[in-house]
Amino acid sequence: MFNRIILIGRLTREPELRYTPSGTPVAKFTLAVDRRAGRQGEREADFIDIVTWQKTAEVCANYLGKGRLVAVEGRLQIRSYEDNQGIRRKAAEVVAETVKFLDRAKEAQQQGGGGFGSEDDFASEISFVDDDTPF
Amino acid sequence: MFNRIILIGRLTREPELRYTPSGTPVAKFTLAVDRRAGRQGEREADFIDIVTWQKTAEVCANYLGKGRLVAVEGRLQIRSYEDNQGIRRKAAEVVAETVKFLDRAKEAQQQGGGGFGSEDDFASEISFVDDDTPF
Amino acid sequence: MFNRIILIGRLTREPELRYTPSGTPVAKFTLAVDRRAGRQGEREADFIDIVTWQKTAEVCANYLGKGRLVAVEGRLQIRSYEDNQGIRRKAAEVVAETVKFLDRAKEAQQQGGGGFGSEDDFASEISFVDDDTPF
Amino acid sequence: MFNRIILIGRLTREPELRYTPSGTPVAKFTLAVDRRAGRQGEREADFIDIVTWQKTAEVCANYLGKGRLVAVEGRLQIRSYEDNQGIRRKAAEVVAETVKFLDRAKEAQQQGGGGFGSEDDFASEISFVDDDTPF
DNA sequence: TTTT
DNA sequence: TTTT
Repeated sequence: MFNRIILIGRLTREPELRYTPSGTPVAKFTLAVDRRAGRQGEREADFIDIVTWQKTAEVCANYLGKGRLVAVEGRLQIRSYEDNQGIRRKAAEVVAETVKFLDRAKEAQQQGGGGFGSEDDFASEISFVDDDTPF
Repeated sequence: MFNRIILIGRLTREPELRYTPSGTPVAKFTLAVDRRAGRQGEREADFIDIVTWQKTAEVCANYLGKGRLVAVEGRLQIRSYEDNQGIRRKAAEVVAETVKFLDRAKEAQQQGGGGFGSEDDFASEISFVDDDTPF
Repeated sequence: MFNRIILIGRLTREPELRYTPSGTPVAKFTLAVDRRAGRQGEREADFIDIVTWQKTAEVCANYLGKGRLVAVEGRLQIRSYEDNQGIRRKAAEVVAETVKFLDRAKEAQQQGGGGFGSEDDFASEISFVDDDTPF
Repeated sequence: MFNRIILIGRLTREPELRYTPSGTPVAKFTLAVDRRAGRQGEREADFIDIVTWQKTAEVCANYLGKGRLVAVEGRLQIRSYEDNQGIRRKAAEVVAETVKFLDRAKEAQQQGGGGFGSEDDFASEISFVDDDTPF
């Protein structure tokens, strides 16, 4: 009836972009969300799977990479499925409605180097990726 | 770094109360959280596992039952473990910090009948179960 | 950049419905949100103004009344204005995107008596008021 | 009964630190929270007052300054009071339970220059300021 | 100004 | 009154 989750964390790797048979873009990535740990090094994290659709999926795939800091707002979805060994499994994933970029892409984090001349410009706006931005 | 989830849903069954070896109470239950479905009957839900500790665990175990409507606030925790067939699994559960009762216990929902003369009084207060209430 | 508020509380009075010059419906009401108070009677509350637009506005105006329990999700908006004495004031209000009914209308709370034969049916569904419901 | 707000925004100025007569630290600051605006420059913001207590107050006062990006979690509180002209006013403020630093202090933003050799170390941890950190 |  |  009500299902709202808000996360801040860092991507563990580049988003993976696919398309449904009907052409809808879907992006998946994992967020490392540090637990508020004590200070003596036992820094733990929850690794939370994120799914996002449509334009937001494309923006994430184009502009996010490993290590980037984002805020995600969405809902927690539990899916039940059978893996390819026929084992019944449950998948938990956050369906993101908004993904907000909280840091700039550093050189080292860019996905392969050239070609993203406008990335910094976008990232510096720190606006919601599902705004009516020109992607 | 930041991990906050808020759910409103109904318990699918009575909470299960256990104690850790050191005596800490832990309660587990599952929440059916309806997705905002269309109207032609395809009412779906996410079934989300909730864990709660200490006094909140005891209050939930004592006063909640199948069908009760609650609001839960907490954080999403992902645990990796091996089941008793030796299969690697991931468990997603919400560690509840607050559980708020949103309806009264109906007669039919009371957990076995006698003994809870004060339940309705409590439930009608609709206060946070981890308030300094007299349990 | 990110602004999300979630409230559960009771309406202090019936919503007030107006229309902008261009015909857009706007409803306003106030929510009494109890603070998690101690138990010796000093029950305090925050009285928080809610604004909602479009179809949600009309549904709230038609189906909510004084005392009803709702969950509201939206964003906090701060407006600066001059009152009719020319005094500069700041208004804080929550722009609600979703309003969820958490209890049923009791007879005494119905807004004027007859005519709402379907209210209980709706309220009992506890669905989001901005679903594609037939209002 | 339930009152939770989550904000991400930038400080409009340095926090102001005071102490109650009994010695409790209180810090106040204002957050500029951009609305998700269109792109043609009409970038608007809500200016939201934040209050925080105890150790969090001291950490904010010591380590935050104008322009810093933070995430705040707390509850919305509405207070009614009379100003020094005897005019009845309402104040809306967010009582922050956690304040999370989302960027590093830049040289230009440090509050007066020397003395905070450890600031970057702290800020880079991006941990909750009310963790059991040694302040 | 206020709800249960 | 305001931040980037």
